[in-house]
Amino acid sequence: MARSTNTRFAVAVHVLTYLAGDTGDRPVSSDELSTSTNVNPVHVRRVLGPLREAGLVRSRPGVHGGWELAVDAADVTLARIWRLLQGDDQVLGLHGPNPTCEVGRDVQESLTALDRVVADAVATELARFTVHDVLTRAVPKPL
Amino acid sequence: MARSTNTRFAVAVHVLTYLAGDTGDRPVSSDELSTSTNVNPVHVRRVLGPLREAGLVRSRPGVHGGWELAVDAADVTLARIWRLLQGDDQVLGLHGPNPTCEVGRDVQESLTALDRVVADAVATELARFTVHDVLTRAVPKPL
DNA sequence: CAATTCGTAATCGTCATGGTTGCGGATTGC
DNA sequence: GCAATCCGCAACCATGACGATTACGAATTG
Repeated sequence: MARSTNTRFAVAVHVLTYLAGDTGDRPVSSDELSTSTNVNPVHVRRVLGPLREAGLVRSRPGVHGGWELAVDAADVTLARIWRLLQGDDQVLGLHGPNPTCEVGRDVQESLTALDRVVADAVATELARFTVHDVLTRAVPKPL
Repeated sequence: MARSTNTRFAVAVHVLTYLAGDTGDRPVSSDELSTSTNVNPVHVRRVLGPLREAGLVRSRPGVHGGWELAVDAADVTLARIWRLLQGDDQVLGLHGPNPTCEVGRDVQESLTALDRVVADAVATELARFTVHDVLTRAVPKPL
């Protein structure tokens, strides 16, 4: 997959965990979330957009507006977040095909199939954990 | 992992498969390989560099120079190619931490640990196939 | 009505990736 | 020896993804 220069998944997990751990009654503003995640408020909103469409979070404008979880944190697997943000992006990355090369076509097909296998494996791993697991640190520790 | 805008792995698999299927005695030039893969000859050499250092391929300058496999295609797993080219790049991607936020630190740790789990899963899948498998199309077909 | 906060578009800087060129060195064959 | 071929490598450029930033409008609260 190559270096991931994309922080959306990380920001999403962070924000959802933050919301899950928030005890207050009031929603949390993009500004507060952006401070916690160290990114831009606009970026936070852009990341949360798809999650709201999927019904994971709610947002309200206005004076005491902001964001709040719309579901139980234990019901949100990281795989779901991943799919919502990364969609069906390729994991492995392909190169421009050369139609005149038979070997090329075959390799392309194989790599495409392989990408699916690998993407499934990633999703499987991410499905083992939920936002609640992250909040309670029930996630594999580094070596 | 985010969109993979990196074609090195694909190019490497393509080239190695090409070399594995090449019946001639002579090495294959970067130029021929670049035509087959539809990328630049310089890029081909850049991709093959690490593979040569790992002993997977040989290269020779001069009139009938070029590239050839240095090992049996059945001994080269795709996971090995992946590791050589992607190294220890992160799969998931992280965001800039905010040291003053405790939730942030914990999430970072969890994501780092998670990245390792996911990367291992990717490697495991890729280890199931070799260059020879790709050559003989013994790789999962698309739906 | 003023303050707050989201929604969204537009613009910009940065960085990874790969393309392109150029030159030097190694090898082959005449 | 000399020309042709081909790798090695550095330098520079074009493209595109990603976020930061700014700006403005709409919704909500008090």
